[in-house]
Order: sequence, then structure tokens, then C-alpha cells
Amino acid sequence: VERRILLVDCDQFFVQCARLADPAGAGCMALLLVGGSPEHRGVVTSASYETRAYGVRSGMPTAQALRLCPAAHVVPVPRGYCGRKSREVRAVLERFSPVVEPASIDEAYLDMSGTEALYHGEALAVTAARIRAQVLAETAISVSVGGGTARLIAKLAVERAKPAGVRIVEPGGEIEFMRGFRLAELPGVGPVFAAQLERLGLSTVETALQLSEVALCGMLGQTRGRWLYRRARGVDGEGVHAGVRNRSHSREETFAHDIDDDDALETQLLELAARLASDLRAHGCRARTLTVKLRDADFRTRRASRTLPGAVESDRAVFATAKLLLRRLRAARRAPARLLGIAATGLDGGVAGDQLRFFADASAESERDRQLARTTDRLRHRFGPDAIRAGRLLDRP
DNA sequence: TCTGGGGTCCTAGGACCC
DNA sequence: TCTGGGGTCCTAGGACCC
Repeated sequence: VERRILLVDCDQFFVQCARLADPAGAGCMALLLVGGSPEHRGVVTSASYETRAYGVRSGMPTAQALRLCPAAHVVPVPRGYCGRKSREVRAVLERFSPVVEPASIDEAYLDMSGTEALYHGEALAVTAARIRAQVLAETAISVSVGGGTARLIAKLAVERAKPAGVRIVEPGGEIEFMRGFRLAELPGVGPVFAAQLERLGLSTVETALQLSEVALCGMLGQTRGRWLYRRARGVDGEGVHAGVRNRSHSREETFAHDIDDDDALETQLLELAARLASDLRAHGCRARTLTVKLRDADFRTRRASRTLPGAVESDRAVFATAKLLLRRLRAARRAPARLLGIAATGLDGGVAGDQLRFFADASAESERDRQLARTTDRLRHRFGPDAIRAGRLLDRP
């Protein structure tokens, strides 16, 4: 039996949040850009529909957006407020289906297969409209809903539904629906792949539909050929899964001005390491692999990573390894840095036994490190984030 | 024009093991 | 002293998404 999948996607989510969070300020501005300011070398996270008429798009440098639309106002992303609104929306969605998979802060897939009895055979478009109305009533957030037999169909349908609409593709109508798209519009086809397809004479779904699977594999290789053959027909074979956990956590920062001094970079790394370690503990996981990322002034991005014998979660152990990785990167190439980042992968639930008693260098994390980190978390929770400064925790007695 | 911050997934070579 | 094959892990890089 085929799937019935919905994608619920908030309309210009960050713009809506900024307006709701500050009704007297951003709430009164039609020409609104949410994101980093030009002084901070920021980009537009979300542009109001009114500014999009000027050619402004999300991801665009804010400086460029302001040249296109000089009258626009720039406000920062209200991160905490957005997170709360996202959870409120999700709570409403979870009353409509037990299978809700958040795909990002502002969109979630719902598997509605097998809920026909629950909804007494109600058409999916009607259910979708009720979801839209209920989310709006309870959270004041306007969403659009797309639906069909695959995630891919739901995803493309919601783009046709926006803003504040519903679009359901009925079973059997997938190929007709897909004919209306350019290949570059398919999720998974970015600028590089699109250019490759273009060179092969493939620009629209229609042109791809003319070719056999064998022909596409001949042009693109087995994996991508088969991938495109199926997508062009609206098929992706992906299910919707509730309760998926992150596979990585990361923190990074682009500096307002490039930093070339090693000690200054290390100080920034200390802050990032503390934030990352805190994220890990908040999510109840530990990391086996740490990666430090450095973007030089010429925009070249380099990484160095190390996998530890045992997983870590304390500020001290995360920073100890990150410091070595940063030194390695700086030794290989010394240029002013515009961005520094740190990522944790190889995550586990944080309950695995302590495999680390067998090695004793500074990258090993002791039970004392963990106790100290958790005590710090509790103090910060009670007395605020500045109760304990990161630097004081790092010297081992 | 001058390029954020948070993620996911894939590839490819070398190490290492059986 | 001329040379297998397959599997997994680690590392680095890159495409892509919101």
C-alpha cells in the first residue's frame, strides 16, 4: 500500500518569528531582512516576501541585499524565540500523526499512511487544511502544506502551495506533476550537478523522462543515473521516521575581522569548545571524533580531525584535542583566519562504559572531568551563563 | 557581490585485518 | 623478489539543504 506523506513548512519562518517577538518593531516593517548585519559579514537568513520583490534571497550577503533594497531593515535572528515556536508547531503536528520527522527548524514530514480510519476517510487535502488552521490558531505561525506518495512529491508540492496554502498530488498524478519542474529545482540537485546536467542537454524533468534508465546511467554513472531516473518519476523510496537523533553537533564563528594571532585564535577555540561540550551534555551524548575547521582570509577552508579511543563530553577533553588540531592546521598554513569551527561526530548515547582507562594522555577524559562539567552546567542553569568563565576550568590540578 | 551557522550524505585513498 | 581480495575504520574534502 502506498504512502501518504505531508510536508508542513513554515512560511518565511524567521521573518514571522521576528515580527511576533517584537510586534512594535519588526512587526511593523514590511521590508524586513532577518540575519547578520553587514558589519558582521552576515548573510540573509530569511527575507520578507515584500523584499523578495527586489530580488533579495536568503543566503545572500546582507550588504548585497541592502544594495538591492536600501529601505529594508535588518534584524538579528531571534534564536531562542524561533526554537520555542518550532517546538510549539511540532507539538500541534504530533496530534495529527504519530510519525512526525522534523527536517529542519521550520519544516516537518508527517506520515499519514494508515490514518484513513482515524480521519473517517477524509481527503488528505482536507486534513492538510485543518492542520494549517490549527497551527495558525494555536501558535500564530502560518504554514504551507504539501502532500503526496513520496517525500520528494510533498517537498515539491509545498513550494507550489506557498504562501499559506495546501497542495496535494493525488496518487497516479506524480509524473504529470513532475513534468512542470526544472531539474535544478529537485532537492539534491545543486548548482554543480545542475551544470553537469545542463552540459548533457538535461535541463527539465521532461527531458530526463525521455531517457531510459540505462541511458541515464551511461551518462551519469550507475548511482546518479538511477537516482535521477527515479526522481524524475517522483519516486524516492524514503520513509518518514520519528525520533531521529543528530549524527553530529558543531559550533563555528565567522569573525567580524580576520584573526591572525595564535593566542587570540586559541581563546576563540576555548569558547567554541565550551559551547560544543555543553551542547553534547545537553543532548546526552558523547563524541569520539572531533574536527576543527579553519577558513582563511582567502576563503579556503581546511579541516583536521582526530578520533579518540573513547568518547568525550567535558570542556577540558574537547578543548585539549581541539587545541592540537588547531595547531596542526596553523602549522600547515599560516594566514589570517575569518572563521573557526569545531564539530563532534561519532556520537554515542553517553552510556557506554569507560573504555579509556588504558591510555593516559591529555585527550583522555576522566570521571572527574565529567563531574566537573556537569557541576558547571548546574551552576550555569541556576545562576546564568556567565556564572563560571570557561577559562577557569581548563587547568588540571 | 563578497560570501552565516547548523546540519546530512557521499567519495576516495590509505591503514589495517583476515 | 613481486603480489589476491574483501571489509572496516579513519581522514579530508565537497555537494547539498534550510
